[in-house]
This record gives sequence, structure tokens and C-alpha cells, in this order.
Amino acid sequence: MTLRTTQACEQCTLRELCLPLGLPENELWQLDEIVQQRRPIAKGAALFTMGSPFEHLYAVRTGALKIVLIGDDGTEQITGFALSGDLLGLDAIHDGTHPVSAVALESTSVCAVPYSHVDNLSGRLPTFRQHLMCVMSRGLAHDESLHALLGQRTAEQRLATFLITLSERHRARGLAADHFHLPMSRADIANHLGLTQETISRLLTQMRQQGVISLHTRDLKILAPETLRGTAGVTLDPAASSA
Amino acid sequence: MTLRTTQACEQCTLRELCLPLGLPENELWQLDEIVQQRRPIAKGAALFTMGSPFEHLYAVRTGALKIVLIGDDGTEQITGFALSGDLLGLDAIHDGTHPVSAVALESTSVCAVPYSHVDNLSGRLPTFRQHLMCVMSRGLAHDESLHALLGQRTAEQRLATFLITLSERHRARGLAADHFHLPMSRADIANHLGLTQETISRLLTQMRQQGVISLHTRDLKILAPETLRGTAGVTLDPAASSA
DNA sequence: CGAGCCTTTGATTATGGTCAAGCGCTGTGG
DNA sequence: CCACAGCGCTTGACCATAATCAAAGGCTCG
Repeated sequence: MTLRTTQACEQCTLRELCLPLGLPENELWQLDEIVQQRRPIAKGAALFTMGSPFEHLYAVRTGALKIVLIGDDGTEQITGFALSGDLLGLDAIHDGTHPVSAVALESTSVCAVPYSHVDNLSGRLPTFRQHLMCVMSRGLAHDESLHALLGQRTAEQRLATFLITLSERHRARGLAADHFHLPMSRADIANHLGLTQETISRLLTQMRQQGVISLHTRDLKILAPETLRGTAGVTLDPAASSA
Repeated sequence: MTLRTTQACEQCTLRELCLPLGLPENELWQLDEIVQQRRPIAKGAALFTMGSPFEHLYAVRTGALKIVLIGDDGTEQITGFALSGDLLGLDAIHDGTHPVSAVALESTSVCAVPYSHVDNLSGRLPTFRQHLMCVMSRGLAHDESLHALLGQRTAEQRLATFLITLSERHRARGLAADHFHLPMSRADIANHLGLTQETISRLLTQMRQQGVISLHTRDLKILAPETLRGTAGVTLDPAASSA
């Protein structure tokens, strides 16, 4: 299940996004030491499920996941989408149990880091500790922006903001910001934004007709980023989606 | 402006909620050493404002505040309410600037802790570091529940959940869970829940008529907690409101 | 090639928003 | 102590946005 590879953080293309950020060259090996690679998670399978014991932090290497919270009555809420470089599990530290599930939207590979080792490193390497605090802090700030998005914005503004945020996250990874693949379904987007599948579909059609985007199945091109930004109305911090 | 008092964490009634939690007796003085008391903040005044430089973490001693995020277009979103024992400013760590404002809802006093000292303590005292991580982690988990509340619930469910959450927070502070004062206006509640003042007013009237609550001005009694819990439908983690 | 899911589109409805007016605290100054 | 100003709250009438219900078309994968 868990297999070590020769893949080192030092060579990873995600160094600048992921945990290693801020660690001096000569300390990097200490992180490498404790990072475990996992075999890919199949589309639709869970990396971890709500209620399961918390042991590892995960960093997404390739692929994408949705973070899902299931309510007492069975309703699902997608609280975020994790892309490569994102860190998962930080919300589980406080009670040793995952409060959400993480489900792969496509074949996905992750690095796993035992949390006990993370805590240990935190005590020994100030820069690592500070970086970890920054990641969590950014998560909190991001959630506040999301709250504003759901609390104050129309369906159109939410969708526009969502697309821009995705675009920015691609840019941050050195990928094309104006042409990418949507790993999630319309229903997933709708759920995340507090809307319905039908509303998302109608809005996408409308944006297509207005020439703001081009979209075939899940292949998205942003044709008029400025227009999109205009309808969004607000800027949502493009940082860490979910924790 | 900043005055040290003889008030020690050791004697504080909030010890079990606040930063000292988890610190062994013989380490507590190290926290006392760096905590500063501030003169009370008047109703309507800000403890800090969005965009201002981040230097201190704050712990609410008495009173209550609303945490407000102001959008590019001037719209305000109240992302949470801070009660005694709550920690403020954790969302500012990542970029050295407060992403929100904190405005007193009534005369409020706080303890201020320079963040540089917090970081320093984190490095030296593992239990302190772990507690801090727990607080942030709980904040992240709480925000996920809030997302579900805004994304999936009706106006009535949101309000019921809000009242229950407030009630639980009072209970956690050793106060009456079924009879307390609402420090915020109807408009503030509405804004926080993504609704309007009028909707909140109508729902409160309805709950009053059904004998679920009694409410005169801002004096709230929960008469039928189980009924309220029933209409809420979901349980929202009553932990740290906002960070 | 077919089953099943995802997506689109249309018709209708409902929840909560908007606009508007009046009441009632609360606190201040005469 | 009372009067009045101002804000907060309530209530009503009407409206709009997005949900719901329904049906059909289009990928994807076995």
C-alpha cells in the first residue's frame, strides 16, 4: 500500500507550492525522509473518508479531488477542490478524525506525510513551522472569502468567480490560465457554489453565447478574462482551496 | 494604549477555552510574560481593520465582536462573531495583514499577544504548538460546516442552527445555554447567514409564535431546544467562530 | 453497440428579496 | 423627568432569482 520511491522533494515540480516551500536546501532532506508515496487513487475512490482516523497529511502530486462534507441527513456539501500541490488533512488535526471525505475526480497520486513527523519537524525547524502556519492561515482567510461569495453574490457572480479562481490556480502552477480541463462535473460545481446543476448549465450556455468562454464537454477556454472578472465583481483569494 | 496588569492567565476564568489550554502549570508563566492587556474597545470601534498590519493575536476577555470582510465593491460580509475566550487574527499570519476587520458589538476587552512571541513559544513548548495547531484546525473544520450551512440550508434552518450554535458556545463558557443576550443586531445575523434583516425578523416572530423561543429586544430564551434542533436539521460544530 | 450518467433546455413554482411604511426602544438634551 | 431624534425592528405587498420538475440529447466506457 505504501511504497517509498526515489522521488525527492528536491526534484519535485511542486516545490514552490507544497510543503517544502521556505525550507532551506540543506534542510530539505529531512522532509524527504518522512514523505511517503502512495499508489494512484482511482477516479471515484476516496483518499480518506469522513470519520476515519487522522494519521497523515497529504499533498496532491497529480490529479484532482473533491472535498466532501456529509450532513446528518445525508446531504453532501463539496467544500473545495484540491489540485496538485494542495495540502489535505489540516482540518483533522484538532480531533484526530477527518471531518470530510476526499474523493478523486480523476486518477490521482499523492504524497503522504505522517502527522507525528510533521509536528516533530515543526519543533525543530522554525522555517518549516512558519510555513505550515502560513498555509493554515491562508486556508482560514480563503474560507472567509468563500463565505462572502456564498452570502452575497448572485449565481452568475459565483460561477464567474469560481472560473477565475480555477484559472489563477492553474497559473500559479505554471499552467495555461486560459485553457484547461475541468475535472469536476457541473453538479459538483453547483454543489460547491450552493446552486443547482441546471443553473450552472444555463449560465455556462449564456457565457458561451456571449463569447466569454468556450466550453466543449469539460475543455474550457477563457476568451474574455476581463469580462469574466467584471461579472465576478469580487476577487477571491486564489490560494489553498480547502485545507 | 498598552498597559500591563496583574491579571494572570493562571487566574483567568477563560483558561480552559483560550490559549493557555494544554499548557502545563509550570509553563504558564511564559505565556503570562508576553500577554498584554488593552483598554476596553467601545461599542462600534474596531480592534483592528482590514488591511492593517498584523502584529498581535487577540483573545477576547469580555464582550463580543463581529468579524467583517469588506468586498471590492463595498459590500460587507460578517464572517463570524467572537465571544469571550475566542482567538482573533490567525487568518492574518500568512501575509502580515488582517484580511478582515473586528468591530466591537459592545464594550469589549481583549488580551493582545505579539505574534513573534507566539511563534517563539511554539518552537520551545510542544504542547503550546500543538494547541495552536488544534485551534487553527478547528477553525478550518468550522468553516467547512458553515459552507454547508450556507450552501444547502433554508433560511429557517440557518437561523435555528445559528441560535443553537450560540447557545452551545455559551454552555462551553459555563453560562446559561437557554437564556442569554444577543450582542448583535438582526441585520448582523442576517448578513452572517446570507439573508436579509426582514427574513430574520419574520422567522424570529414565527419561532416566538410557535413557542420555540421567547425574545424581547435582544434578550433570548430558548424554550424548546429540541424543536429548534429539529428544524436546524444539522449540527454545526460549536467551536471557534472565526479565527 | 448499448447502458448509464452527464448535460442541456423548457415550463412552472417557491423561497426569500425588495420596497415601503409604521412602531418602539434608547439615549440625549432641554 | 419628559420630549424628541434616530436607529433598530416589525409587518405587509409585491417581485425576482434560482429551484424544481420534466424530458430529451450526448458522452464514455464496457
